[in-house]
Amino acid sequence: MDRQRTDKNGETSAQGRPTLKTLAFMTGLGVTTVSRALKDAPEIGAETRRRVQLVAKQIGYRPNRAGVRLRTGRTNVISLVLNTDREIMSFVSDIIYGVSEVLAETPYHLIVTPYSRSQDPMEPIRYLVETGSADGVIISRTQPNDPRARYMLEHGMPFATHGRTDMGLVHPYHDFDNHVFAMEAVRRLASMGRHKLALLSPPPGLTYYGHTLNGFADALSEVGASEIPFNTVSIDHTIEQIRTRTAQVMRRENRPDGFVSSAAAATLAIVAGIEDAGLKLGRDVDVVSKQSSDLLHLFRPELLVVNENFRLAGSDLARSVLGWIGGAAPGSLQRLVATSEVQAFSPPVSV
Amino acid sequence: MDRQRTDKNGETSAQGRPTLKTLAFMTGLGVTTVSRALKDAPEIGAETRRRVQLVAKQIGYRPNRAGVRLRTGRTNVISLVLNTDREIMSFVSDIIYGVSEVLAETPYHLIVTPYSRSQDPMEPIRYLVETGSADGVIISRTQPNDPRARYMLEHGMPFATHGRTDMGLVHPYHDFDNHVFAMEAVRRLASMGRHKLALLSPPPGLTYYGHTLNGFADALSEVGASEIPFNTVSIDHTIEQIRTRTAQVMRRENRPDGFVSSAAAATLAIVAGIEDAGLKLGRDVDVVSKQSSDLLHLFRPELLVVNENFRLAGSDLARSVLGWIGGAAPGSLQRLVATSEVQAFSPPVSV
DNA sequence: TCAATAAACTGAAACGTTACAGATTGCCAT
DNA sequence: ATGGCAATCTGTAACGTTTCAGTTTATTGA
Repeated sequence: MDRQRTDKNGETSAQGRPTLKTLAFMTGLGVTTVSRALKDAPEIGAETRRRVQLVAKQIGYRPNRAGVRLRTGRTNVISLVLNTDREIMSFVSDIIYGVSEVLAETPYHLIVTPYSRSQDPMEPIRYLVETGSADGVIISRTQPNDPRARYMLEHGMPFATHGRTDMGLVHPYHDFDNHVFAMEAVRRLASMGRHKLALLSPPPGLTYYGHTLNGFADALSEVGASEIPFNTVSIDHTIEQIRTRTAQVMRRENRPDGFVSSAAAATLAIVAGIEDAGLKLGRDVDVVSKQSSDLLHLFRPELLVVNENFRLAGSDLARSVLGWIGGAAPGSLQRLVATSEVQAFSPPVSV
Repeated sequence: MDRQRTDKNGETSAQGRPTLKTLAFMTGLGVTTVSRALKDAPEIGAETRRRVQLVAKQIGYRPNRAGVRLRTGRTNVISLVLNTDREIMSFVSDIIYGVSEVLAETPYHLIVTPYSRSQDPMEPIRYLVETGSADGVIISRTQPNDPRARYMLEHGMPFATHGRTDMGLVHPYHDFDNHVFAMEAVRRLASMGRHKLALLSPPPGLTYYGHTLNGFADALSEVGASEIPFNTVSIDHTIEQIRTRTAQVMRRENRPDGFVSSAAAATLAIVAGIEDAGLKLGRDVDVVSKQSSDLLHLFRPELLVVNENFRLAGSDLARSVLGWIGGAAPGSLQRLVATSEVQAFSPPVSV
């Protein structure tokens, strides 16, 4: 009846970190039983389960990730794929914070997989899928016909996109409603008597470029305003490029009296360009801009802003990927967030 | 003489991804030989080595990370530990980009380990060390007497700090010379006739708080200027807090005529506060600020700036950790980067 | 009483890798 | 010839986990 217990790890448990073997030795059970007791497997006695879990908690048992991963193929890793030279900064940290926030309460780790201008955007995706380095992936800079999404769908890799695709395939996404943003922006400008409007758009190629353009065009015709072409630059251009281009346009006789800008950093450049041309914000021209943190009103109180919350995007994307991994229907993990109202600066109460 | 070759994986190699067994089957060698041939082990024939490596390249063999990790304990992971609610945004993305840049050419992955206001900063460190989830760690918000550095040193976990410690322990770091920054800033202001200076400092507790304060004080006495106390706020305070505090101070009769600011976002708040008080930048007061991207001159051309390169910090920190892991002496992996000159706005050539 | 069944537990194998401790061969000096 | 010795190669075990296929014990039904 007495069992031989000479498990190497059981005896030497003091030095290394505890494993299932350690727990098995301490409880007098087999490692199989311990393993099953820790997850709430059906065929384990209620008392045994409690006992094992108690001991595990006491000695601070943590499953070895490599062991689990090797055996099951599950990595407990979510990868955030980032373009290292194009992504605008404030985006990234907020998204990471949002993702982290969600993953913190799970066994998942977040790994950042970069790719640079020089590389094919597919490369990191292929790497992740081929090596099975992650259980789920989050991508941004989503395109209407996105080869990355198609590839992951084909290969059964759960993922979520920041921004929608448009290829008839269903997958989780989080998107800001840029159609509504552009419409609201134009309406606001029109209500202020601005009727010759220019749009600083997202980079062509990304899905929300189209959304923004359509919203802009729809609202233009709704309010009877006209567009001043400004499509030789996008928010992916440098500050200097946007600035000089803005100054050029503002020196024409048929210059815009209103701008819609899809990014805060770009808005700084637009304003600088306006002022380079000797014009004044709020008098000669108004600007509506998206921003992700509340800084533009400090820059120029005349600016009109719409807030986009990237931290929310991050946590939403993380939850979606986890949901898909957990078996939820990808179609149920899609979210289009409404834009907030266009906000004008309201001075602090006690000035 | 003929060998039995019924390796399961050898035969079924078509479906899964290739392993050492697959390679062994294809080359007719043993898995040990293949393993050693892939790293450049000494006792493998030159031709065999070449043959194995050729086949491996051809079929796209990639070592299974879980296998390596389980066997060797090496994770091939570097962890960047981040405070999720305090870190100022642009920092984070730049550092991540810098780190990624370096790790991209190595087998290392970058994992982001967050901790939030509510948590003990030691918690993520303990987690990483106890679970052996990373081969190296990068931390920021470094303190003169930093328990995290001490703990990792005690437990043999290679790491690098963004900012120095001051407890007589030697470890890799990357730091910006904030002493020199503060001195140069004060000198510049003095040279413009500003002699009543206020400092918006880093948060007390962090090492570079001391560096900045000392540099500020040293230069004050050097140029014979005096300090207007401004230490009820730091760059960790909110924009609104800094703004209102600045406005208060600027309404006093003995108000500062110059500011030194340790962060760009905070500088926006200072300028707003100055203007709230009805004063004008460049006329009534000048401000020297650090910035990590070239935006402040757009905000107000009168601002004086010093650039700090966080991308460089990131790549430097990554290289240091890898160096330590690779056996280099930690003392040889320390870098204090000189501040660039204080820069005034120079208008674009063709305006 | 005995088989059948359920409940609770268990050992062994496998995931892919590396390290240990041999094997096998050819070649040289004796 | 033969012992010795490099130079190459090899099988086995182990890392920690989960799964498969049992095994043991107690309980039930007749």
